[in-house]
Amino acid sequence: MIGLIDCNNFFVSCERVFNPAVRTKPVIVFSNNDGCAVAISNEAKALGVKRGDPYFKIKGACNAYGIEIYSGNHKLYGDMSTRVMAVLSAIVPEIDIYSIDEAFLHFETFDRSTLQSTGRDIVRKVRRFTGIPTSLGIAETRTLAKVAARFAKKYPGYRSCCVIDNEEKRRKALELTPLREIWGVGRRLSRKLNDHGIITGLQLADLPVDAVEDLFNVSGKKTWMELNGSPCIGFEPDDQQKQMMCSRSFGKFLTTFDDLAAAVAAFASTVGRKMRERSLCAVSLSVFLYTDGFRSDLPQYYNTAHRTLSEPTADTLTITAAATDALRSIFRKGFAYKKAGLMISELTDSNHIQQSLFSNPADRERRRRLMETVDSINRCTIGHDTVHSGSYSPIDNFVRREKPSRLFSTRLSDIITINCNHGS
DNA sequence: TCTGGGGTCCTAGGACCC
DNA sequence: TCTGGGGTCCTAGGACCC
Repeated sequence: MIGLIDCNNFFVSCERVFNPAVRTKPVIVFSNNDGCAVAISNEAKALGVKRGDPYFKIKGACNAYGIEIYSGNHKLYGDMSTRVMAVLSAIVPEIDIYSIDEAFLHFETFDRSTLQSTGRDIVRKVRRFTGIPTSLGIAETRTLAKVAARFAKKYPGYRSCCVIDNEEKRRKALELTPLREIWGVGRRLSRKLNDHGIITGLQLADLPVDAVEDLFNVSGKKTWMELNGSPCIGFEPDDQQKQMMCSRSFGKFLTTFDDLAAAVAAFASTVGRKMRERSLCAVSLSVFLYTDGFRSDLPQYYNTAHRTLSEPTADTLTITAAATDALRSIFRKGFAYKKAGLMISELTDSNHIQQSLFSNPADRERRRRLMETVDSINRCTIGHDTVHSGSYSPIDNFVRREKPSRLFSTRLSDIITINCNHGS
C-alpha cells in the first residue's frame, strides 16, 4: 500500500503557524507581483475566491470581507516543507517527496489492518511538530492514494485519513470523484471524455481496454490502469533533474537592454547557486523574453535564444556571460518587456563531467573555488546577495511584494516575539 | 494600473541517413 | 500522367502536475 500526504492550503497554513491571529480568518497568499491567488484558506474559498484569481479583480472582495492577504514568502514555505518531510521520514521508512507540500509514503512493511490508525497518528504528529495540517490517502496505487487524500481533506468524518483497501471502497470513491479531479486528467482530456459521456472516475476506470487505447496516449493508459488497482506510475529516487529555470514577470515594464541584462544576471546567479547546491552542471541554456500578452494595445514581441557552453559548468560568471550574449541577440528596442527568464537544459552531474579538449584544469579549479567562496559568504553572513557579479541587480528590485510576511523560521531578526503578561 | 513560477513527459513533424 | 521505404534524432509545442 502507498500513501499520499498533502498539506492543506499549504502556504496559508505556513503563515498561520507564525501568526495565530489569522487562524480563523479568511486568508489568501498571492504569487509574485501580488498577481494571482495561489493558496486560499477554506474561509476564503467559501467567499468565492478561486485559485488563479488575479488580485486586481478580487481586491474589492478582500476589503469588503476583511480577507487577510500575503505576498508569497517562498523561503518560509521551503523551510516549513523541509520540517514536514523530516517528520514524515522519521516515521515511515521510505518517502518520495513529490512537491513542496506532498509526499508519497511507502507502507509496504506496515500491517494493512492498522493503516487507518497509523495514518491518523502520522497526521497528528506532523500537526504537533510543525503546526501544519495535512490530509492522508492510502491505497494500492499512487493515483488511488490521491483520490483517497481528496476524501480525507474534503470530509471531516475521515479525520484526515482515508484508506481505500477493498473493491467496494474503490468503486464507491471513484463514483463520487469527478473526472477532472483524477491525477493525470487535465482540462483537455476531461473535456474530450465528457464529450464521450464519461463524467466520473468510475466510468473512466470501467472503460474497456480497446476504448482506452483508442482515446488515450500512454500516460492516459497508465492512469486507467492505476485506477483499476495496477500500480504502474513509479518514482525513480535517483532520477536526475533535467532542466532548471528562473524567470520573473516584472512589477513594471522594462525597456532598456541594461535593465533586462541585470535581471538575467540575477537569474544566472540563482540557477548557478542552485546547480552548485545540487552538484549539477549546465551544458546549454536559453534566454527568453516577453512583452505583456494582456495588453493588446501594446506592440507584442516574444523571442528566445539558445547557447551551448564549451564544457559543462556551474560557474555563475560563465553562465551570466553566455546568457547576456543570448539576450543581446534577441533584445529589440521599442518594446515594453513584462517577463524574462533563463532556462538551463541538459543538466549533468558535476562529478562526472566531460571536459573540453581545450579546457585548462587550473582555470577550472580557480573558478570553482571562487564560487565556493561566494556561496559561503552569501550563505553564512549578511544576506544572500552580499557578493555578486557587477551587472546583477537583486530579483526583488523587479517584483512587487506589498504584503510580505517575515522570515520567521530562517532569519534570527525575524523571529516571533511572545509577550507574557501576567494576569492577562 | 493590475493576470506566477518551476517542472516532466509525450507527440508530431522535419532533417537527415542509407 | 508519373517520383520508395525504412529508420533515427532533434525540436517545438502542448498537456499535465504542483
